[in-house]
Amino acid sequence: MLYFGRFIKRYKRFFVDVEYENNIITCHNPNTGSMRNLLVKGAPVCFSRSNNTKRKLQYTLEGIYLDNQWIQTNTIKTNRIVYNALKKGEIVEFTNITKLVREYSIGNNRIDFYLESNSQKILIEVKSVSLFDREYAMFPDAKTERGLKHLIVLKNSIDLGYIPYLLYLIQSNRGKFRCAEEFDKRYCEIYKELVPKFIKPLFYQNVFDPYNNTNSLHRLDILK
DNA sequence: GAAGCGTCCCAAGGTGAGGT
DNA sequence: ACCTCACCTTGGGACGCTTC
Repeated sequence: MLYFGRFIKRYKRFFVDVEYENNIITCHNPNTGSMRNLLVKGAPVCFSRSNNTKRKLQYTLEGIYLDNQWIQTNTIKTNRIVYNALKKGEIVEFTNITKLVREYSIGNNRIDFYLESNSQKILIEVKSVSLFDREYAMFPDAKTERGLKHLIVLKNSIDLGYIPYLLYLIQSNRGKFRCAEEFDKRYCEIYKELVPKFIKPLFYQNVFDPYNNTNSLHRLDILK
């Protein structure tokens, strides 16, 4: 079950203040991104409540309502959604999965998923795409050293016998995608150099329904 | 002393690894 | 099975150093 309130502010990276029934409550915000364009004061938000007594914060921010759509902000959930979709065969690019590992270590780095499918060794790094304008879903939403490192690791994994994929989980209802040069020019240069020539991109839209607390993934055909 | 810049560290929670 | 610990993430504050 989710609760509904209004966004007030984000601070110290993990904290979000939310107005709920004339009170201000502090939620944990499991999102390491900048959340640029999402943090609009007064915007409707939804959050969950945990019974885990070890937690300092009882509540967790799950999504924000912007531009007539719910954007799922909980990136731990989004990785779990992809994991479940892989297990159920909903990511149509990967069938006959015989092995599936989360947080796969390769050298000193971690990639979200490693799987074996049709005798192929596949790496998948998931990126949650919450930035958008009138037309495009965009990534990244801030300068991302880690994202750049992931591109290099994925490219280098080819020499080790892996087939690398980038799965962009688009949180908005935009049907187009572009690399946001205005936020990280270097990342986009490397992106254009490696994708799709070396790293295969996949685009799936995540439709989040907080009233029933459900998700559904829809494959998007995006050439760019 | 003030201003600007760079570096370091901490915040919370999920996860895997390793120990018992 | 259960527990503990390390790791990972980014924003922002604290702090030290340099320059004016």
